[in-house]
Amino acid sequence: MSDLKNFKVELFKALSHFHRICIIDALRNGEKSVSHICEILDIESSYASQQLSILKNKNIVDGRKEGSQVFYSIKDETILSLLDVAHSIFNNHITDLKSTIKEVKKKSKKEGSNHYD
Amino acid sequence: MSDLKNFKVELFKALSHFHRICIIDALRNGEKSVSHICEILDIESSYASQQLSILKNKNIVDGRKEGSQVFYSIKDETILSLLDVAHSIFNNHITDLKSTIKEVKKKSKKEGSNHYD
DNA sequence: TTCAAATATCCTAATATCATTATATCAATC
DNA sequence: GATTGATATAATGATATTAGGATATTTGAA
Repeated sequence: MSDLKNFKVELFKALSHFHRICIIDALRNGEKSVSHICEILDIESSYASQQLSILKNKNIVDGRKEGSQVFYSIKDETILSLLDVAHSIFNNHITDLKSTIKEVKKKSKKEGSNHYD
Repeated sequence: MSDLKNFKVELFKALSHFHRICIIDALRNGEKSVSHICEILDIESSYASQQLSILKNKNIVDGRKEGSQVFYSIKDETILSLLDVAHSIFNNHITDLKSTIKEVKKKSKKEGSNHYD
């Protein structure tokens, strides 16, 4: 189905933004007010609002109004495992890079030994 | 670390594109040539090449040259679980929607009964 | 060596996204 | 009801992405 693919596109689009990832991470251990999020991320409230509304439209976060404040929280915790899987992909890359470097070093050592033969 | 977050941004950016998701799905059960991918997705080869090079730069796919053809494959299968998690988030939304509809129907039935009281 | 097929790169106009500033709404307090 | 603090929306210029066409490169075959 193409609906599912378009959903994925929109979901990944929502996640492909530095501050939006920061916001989601900030909400990992419970809800936070907009001003608190601003404080943590060192961003303007209008900008935070903007990003939060994008996350809300994509059903990633939820807003609870309490007086003049709005407390945001993760709506579906499964989102967090998306970030966690991305983290493990990052780790895979790192180990790949490390073994590549090892290979290169091995090769250059071999070639180095008979460089002046 | 901010490097990790930037990596995630780039990774999700690579995935937030309809045809790139299609390509990854097409490679689920093994490598495929560019022309084969074009055939499956009904896209131009220059366009496919473009998207494949984006996926390659992000280390999502790998190209193996054989004669005049290039066979692409998934480099780190963990990418697939990213798509699978997205799928389950999609399913969660659907069930959420369904129960919301049920709620609304229940409410309108109740209110409907004393609409002319 | 010429030709055709497969793939890649370059270029471009349309569109989308980003982050900032200004303005608006809303709720609590004086 | 005027003021202030918290949040949201609108408007904007700068920048990035998209998808298509034109062109280039590479390879195998004639």
